[in-house]
Parts: sequence; C-alpha cells; structure tokens
Amino acid sequence: MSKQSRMFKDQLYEQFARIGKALASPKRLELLDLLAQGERTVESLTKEASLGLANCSQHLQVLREARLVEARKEGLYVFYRLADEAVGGLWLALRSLAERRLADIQRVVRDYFEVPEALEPVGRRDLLEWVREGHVTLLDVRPAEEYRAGHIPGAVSVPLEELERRLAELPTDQEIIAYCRGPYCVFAVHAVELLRERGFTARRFEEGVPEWRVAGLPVAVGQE
Amino acid sequence: MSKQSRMFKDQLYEQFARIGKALASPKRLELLDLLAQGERTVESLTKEASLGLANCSQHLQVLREARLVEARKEGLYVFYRLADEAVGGLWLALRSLAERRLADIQRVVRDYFEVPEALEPVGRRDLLEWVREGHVTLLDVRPAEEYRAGHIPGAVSVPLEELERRLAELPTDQEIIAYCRGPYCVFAVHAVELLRERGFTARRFEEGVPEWRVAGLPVAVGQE
DNA sequence: TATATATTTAAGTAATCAATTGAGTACTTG
DNA sequence: CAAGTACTCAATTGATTACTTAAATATATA
Repeated sequence: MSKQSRMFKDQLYEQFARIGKALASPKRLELLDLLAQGERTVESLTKEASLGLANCSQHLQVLREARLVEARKEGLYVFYRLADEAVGGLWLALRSLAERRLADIQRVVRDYFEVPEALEPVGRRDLLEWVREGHVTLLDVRPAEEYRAGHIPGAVSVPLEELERRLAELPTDQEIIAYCRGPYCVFAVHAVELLRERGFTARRFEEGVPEWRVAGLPVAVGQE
Repeated sequence: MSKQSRMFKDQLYEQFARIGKALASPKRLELLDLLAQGERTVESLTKEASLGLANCSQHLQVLREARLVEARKEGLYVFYRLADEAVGGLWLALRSLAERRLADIQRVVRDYFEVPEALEPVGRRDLLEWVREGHVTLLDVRPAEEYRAGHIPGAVSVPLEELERRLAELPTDQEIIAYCRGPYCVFAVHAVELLRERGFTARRFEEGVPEWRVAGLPVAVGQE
C-alpha cells in the first residue's frame, strides 16, 4: 500500500475516532442521554449527573469538540443541546447494541428494577390511537421543563414531584399510562406504584421521547 | 437523588461506555471497517491496517471484550468477525454522523480523492434492476475472499490486482459499474480509471456491501 | 520429535485522560 | 460600581491507554 494511501486512511479514521472518543466516557454518555430529553444548562446537568461543575463543563467541551452538542448563551446561563437529531439516534443505537450484547447490563437492571410488573408492552401506534380516542390518559412524569422541550402528543404533564398532590386531576374510571425519560428512568415506575396504591389503574410505557423521535413519530412541544 | 439510584446509573453508563471505549481508537475503527467486509485472520488485518501484530491482537481483544467481534480458530489461524449485524450498523451510523458533522472529513477526502467524476449517484434499487435485466455489468473489485464473504447479487468478481490481465472478460458494448469496500475505498476509483483508459464505459458505485446489508438488501455469498 | 507459523501474553514506557482545586471571565442585579 | 452567580480555564494528580519488544502458547508440518 502506498504511503499516501496510508496517510489518507490514518487521517480519515482519526476523524471518525473523534466521535468514538467522545462516546468513551460513562459520564459523557449520561450527559448525552440527559440532553436527548431537551436542552439544559450546565448547572442542571451537573446536578443530575452528579458531577463537579468544572468537570461537567469539561465533558461538555469534549462533546462540543466532537460536534455532538452545541451551546447557546442566555444571560448567565449556557444551554447545551444535541447538535443534530442523528446524535440521539447514534446514542440510542449504541445503547440498544449494548443492551443486546452485554449480559452485565441485564444483570444491573434486574438488580435495581426488580419490578416484575408483567405488563404487556404497549405498541407505539396503539398508544397514540388510544390517547387520541380518549381511552387512556397518558401521563408525562418528567420535570415540566422536559415536557415543554418535547412530549408525546396528547400527554398530560404531571411531574413525579407534584403527582401526589395533583391526584385529583386524574381520572379514576380510565387507565393511566405513565412514561418518563426512557427504559432506565425510574420516574414512571414510581408514578405507577403511587397511582396503584391510591386505587388508580396504571401502567408504565417504557419508552421516552428520544426513542419516539428517532422512530420518526410526532413530538409535541410547549405547554399543554 | 438516592445513593442507590446513583450507583445504578453509574453501573449502567459504565456498561454503555464499554462500547464507547471500544470505538475510541482510529485503529479499532479501521479494524471494524475491515471486518464489516467479512471475517479475516489477525495476520491479514495486521497488514491491511498497518499495525504491529501484537498491537493488532490487543486491539482485537478490546473489541472482543466489548462484544463487538467474535473469533473462531481454524488450524493455525484465528478468524475474527463482527459479532452481530448491528455492530456494522453502529459503525455506519457513527461514520455517517461524522461525515455530516465534521468538516475535516470532507477536507481530508477532497484532498485525497480529487476525482470530480461527475457521475450521478446510482440508486440501489435501480442498480439491482439494471443488473438483473442485464443492462450493465456490476464489477466487484475487492479481493476474492471478500467477494466470497458477501457481494451484491449479480456482481462479477475481478479483484483490482487481476483487472488488467482479465480485461478480455469484460463487455465493450455495455456500461460497467465497479464497486469496492465503500465510499472511502479507492479500489473502484482505480478500476474505473483503468477501464476508461482502455476504452470501456465505466463508473463507480460508491457503496459497499456493509451499507447494502444494513439497508436490508439481499447479499449473495460464495463463488459466482 | 524438531521446527516453523500464527497468535497471545507480559512487561515496560510514553502519552492521554478524568477529576479536583483554585483562579479567572462574563453577565446580572442591587 | 460592587457583589453574586454561572461558567470556563489552567495546573496538578492518579489512572488508563497505545504501542513496542520479548517471551510464551498452540497448532501444523517435516
């Protein structure tokens, strides 16, 4: 092989590896996962991911240099967001490959979730239809900010924190389907537990908005 | 957030990062790219990727620990292959995101390829049909081994190395479409150059078998 | 059984990376 | 303009990583 051709390949794969390197840290993946819910400030990411502020900022720089995220400044705050819908897609592809191939993940999840729930998985199309026809109430239990950044059409926002004192708003004669950030988020699990304790019929929808978006389904933004 | 929940998340993202870390080295990405063409021995990967033998073996171990590749032993040789079709998919997703977001890639490619070719891109479905109806000759110019491991249905194998002395086998009254490993492989570019010099009508199809496979299109295996 | 080949493993070194600390910058509010 | 807040930058630490060389293992062949 020619020296030139080797140089070309080295440069090329070096570039591809910029993305790979950005994906090589658990904390950066957690940040990407959070950003897949919508844009957030550094401070809020810091708290949610249990990072030091400087450390978080540096991880975000790494993601930015790989062009996976972008930032905008508004007053004191810097809001970071995914640079492209395909970034969320890549993250989900990585996650789904890991789920399938790494037995340790299933072990970790089982140890923590231990929720046999036994709910038949809800299909996405079915869900949309049920909601549109008013047969079920779809509950988004994430923080209100994330709901505003994007939610499943027809969903009602009741953040987990407010759920207990807003139970009166919910129907007792209809099934409630709760969702949150995705399969590894516990918000919806807790919501379903609470709802069942209080006599509601409730179950969990395991997917989140990023999965929904990547599947090409409509995502609503803004207030209810 | 509870300490337990933090521990869960740390363990979970740690697992996802196993895949990310495996993708964090240019040489490993090059190995994945080669393996996407079909299984290969360590020695052959070593040469193709310009690596030291021990170094190559170690990179392959890293990929194996991330469960991205698998190995089988046959006599003296160890053959590595992608562990799962989704691994090829993930690699192509990463590559395509990089192509779109990293301006440096376009620069590197332009500097090296400088082939204005001006060929209208051939659609995949069209290509299949033309080949089936005998309107064009589809030429696979990769090493014969890679052809056997998987090729576009209807393609004829003439490795670039053998092309010059096998020109007589090719039609002069029909367009020849050459393809190789994918958009960054130069085999097909050189093949088209040679063919045109010798009076054939030829152009390049930029995709390779991995792209074809991931798109869900049929891939033929074995001899012609 | 001796020898050759393909691969892995071990040990060592230089480079890179994650996280922390403390200082510095940019912006807002009183 | 002074004080506070959000964020970034620089310097340091310890840990991980890439690559090399040399030795070890496994299989085939003479």
